[in-house]
Amino acid sequence: MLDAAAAVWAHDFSASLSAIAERAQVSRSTLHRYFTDRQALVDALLLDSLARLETLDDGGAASAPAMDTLEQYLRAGVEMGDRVIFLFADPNRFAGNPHWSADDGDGEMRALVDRARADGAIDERIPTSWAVSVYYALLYTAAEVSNQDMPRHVAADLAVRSFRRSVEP
Amino acid sequence: MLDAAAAVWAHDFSASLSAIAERAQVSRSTLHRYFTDRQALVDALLLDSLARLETLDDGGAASAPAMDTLEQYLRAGVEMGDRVIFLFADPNRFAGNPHWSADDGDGEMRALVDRARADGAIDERIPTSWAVSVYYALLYTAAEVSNQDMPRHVAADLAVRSFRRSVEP
DNA sequence: TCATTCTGCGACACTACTGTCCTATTAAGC
DNA sequence: GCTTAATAGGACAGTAGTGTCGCAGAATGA
Repeated sequence: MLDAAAAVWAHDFSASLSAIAERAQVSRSTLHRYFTDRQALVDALLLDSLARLETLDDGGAASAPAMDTLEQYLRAGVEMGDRVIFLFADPNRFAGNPHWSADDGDGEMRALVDRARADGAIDERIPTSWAVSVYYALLYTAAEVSNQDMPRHVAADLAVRSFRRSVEP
Repeated sequence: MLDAAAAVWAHDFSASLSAIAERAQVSRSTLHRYFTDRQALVDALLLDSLARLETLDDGGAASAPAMDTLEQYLRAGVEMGDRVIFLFADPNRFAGNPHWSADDGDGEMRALVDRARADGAIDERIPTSWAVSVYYALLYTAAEVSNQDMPRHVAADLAVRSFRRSVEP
């Protein structure tokens, strides 16, 4: 059901629960048993998606160059496809949601960018906020185009290349 | 009213007409007189926003290097702020809308990218579709961050730099 | 001033989605 | 086979948004 919700909501967040139930091939009753209301489903999908991001994140050795960690994280994110689109399509989508502390992945991401800057992989003149924004924008874009235009790994390669080039000195 | 609609819908496309009327400081009745239904307002805003993009586009000399035209177009787009966010927040938002021929700005954009590639400003290995996607992603991102993090022209500078670097050989 | 137009306000029916409930049917486990 | 749990299907009221209408007050302009 979470997969169905991600697939449907990645395309249109205002889609009804009926649409999700249909996609998941269950009745609306069943959907409602597992998730009392719409908010519960949103939260569950949000938590699950964030948890997956975390998992992927843990794969990276803390000792590796920060830019390599960013790259690995980016590639893994692209693999998540619809989940990433759901998460990052609209920056205001989860405003006010307790599970979506703006600090969530964001603080970590900023720290990573700052480390990469210290390593000389990011130009001094580029604000951290811009680097982070571009990072998410490319992640989202790669996930988006890999739904139609090209295979996932190609999109991931392009996103990685574009990100490194975008921010390097 | 169009400005109000752009401002509100840039933040949340599912926002009600009441919200837009309130933002525009008119009654819902008045809004309804000018735009019979929701679709009419969407179409009007879509057409108006596309027209503004066209106008900005015309400023570029056809003889200039394609990449310079792209840059100028990008800068002008960032100035449009909410209109751009409204247009490009969700790639599927206007699917099926007669005024949103995927070919609209897209065919033109692809042609521009191909010219830039011929000029040597874009790497041969980068697919046109990726360059176009990145272009719109950076345009959207710059419009987005210039609503909060930094002044418009700074965001535009960063977007231009990031785009050129992203795709150059 | 008067006539015309525009606007705001409220009422209304209609629609779509939501959340809840109940019942018959199916599947699973023993 | 029997018991238990899970599911599908439908009915239901409640809610929010939509589109339409009529009317009263304000603004505009001759």
